[in-house]
Amino acid sequence: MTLPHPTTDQISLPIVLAVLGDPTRLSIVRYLARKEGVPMNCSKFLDLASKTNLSYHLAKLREAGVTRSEAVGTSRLITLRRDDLDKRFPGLLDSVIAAADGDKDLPAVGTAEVEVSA
Amino acid sequence: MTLPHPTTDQISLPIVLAVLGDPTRLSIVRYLARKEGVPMNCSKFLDLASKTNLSYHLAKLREAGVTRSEAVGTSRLITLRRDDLDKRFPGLLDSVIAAADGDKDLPAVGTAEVEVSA
DNA sequence: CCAATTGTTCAATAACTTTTGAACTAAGGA
DNA sequence: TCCTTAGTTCAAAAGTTATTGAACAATTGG
Repeated sequence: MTLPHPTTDQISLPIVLAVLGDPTRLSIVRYLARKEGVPMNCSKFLDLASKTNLSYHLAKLREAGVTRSEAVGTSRLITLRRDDLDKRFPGLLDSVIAAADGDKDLPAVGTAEVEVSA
Repeated sequence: MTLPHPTTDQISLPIVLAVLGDPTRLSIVRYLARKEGVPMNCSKFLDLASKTNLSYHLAKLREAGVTRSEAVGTSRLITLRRDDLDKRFPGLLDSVIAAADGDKDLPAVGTAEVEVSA
């Protein structure tokens, strides 16, 4: 955790909702939820937006307290702050993700289930 | 139902989240939820914003499918579209309202529990 | 009919958000 | 050391949303 993150009780409902109310960011969150536990780096999301623009959206998610970004070498490992969100807003994340999974208008990311390990 | 409303399946998740991501509108929704079943007219919310601005926010809520506005005489009766929202996004509204109720930074409306009946 | 009440519309402005490209930093490998 | 990879920062431009006041429409009560 190198970059500034809000503490759990600093996470604000309207800000979280506004941040999730953007299709690009909602897609990122949905993908992080599907791959929970596996930290993602930004390049996973390059099909959603340009590198610069992703940097912007990922900063918004981090500043809202939705994700955690850890600097590791030249990468950022991004994870969902599920525990914190569940503590602060019980049930919210689950219902948002469930709703997002059923929304075919959201841009998909990582739908090709190819995992080249080692 | 006089004014244009989206049908249940036209309700979009990012739009609902974005619309709820505004403190004024979130307060309106929270209040409607507390008084569920009792249709409200716009004047109930005049402590949140100016008449003109309320008209704008209430239109946003209606267009997103969050509320229903029915013209009755010179008033608009506003209700939460709970059934439709629950059908479309199960659990979402409940968790948002529960979270909003626990948020002391949201502008309060109708906290004085005075009910002068008849 | 007249006036009051309720809310809308319109145009302007202010305030934010998103997107972009170019320039940059920092780490890691050859 | 030099090059590549991964991502940031900055300033500008584009787009969107929120707020305002003045003018309007429709209903209702006197």
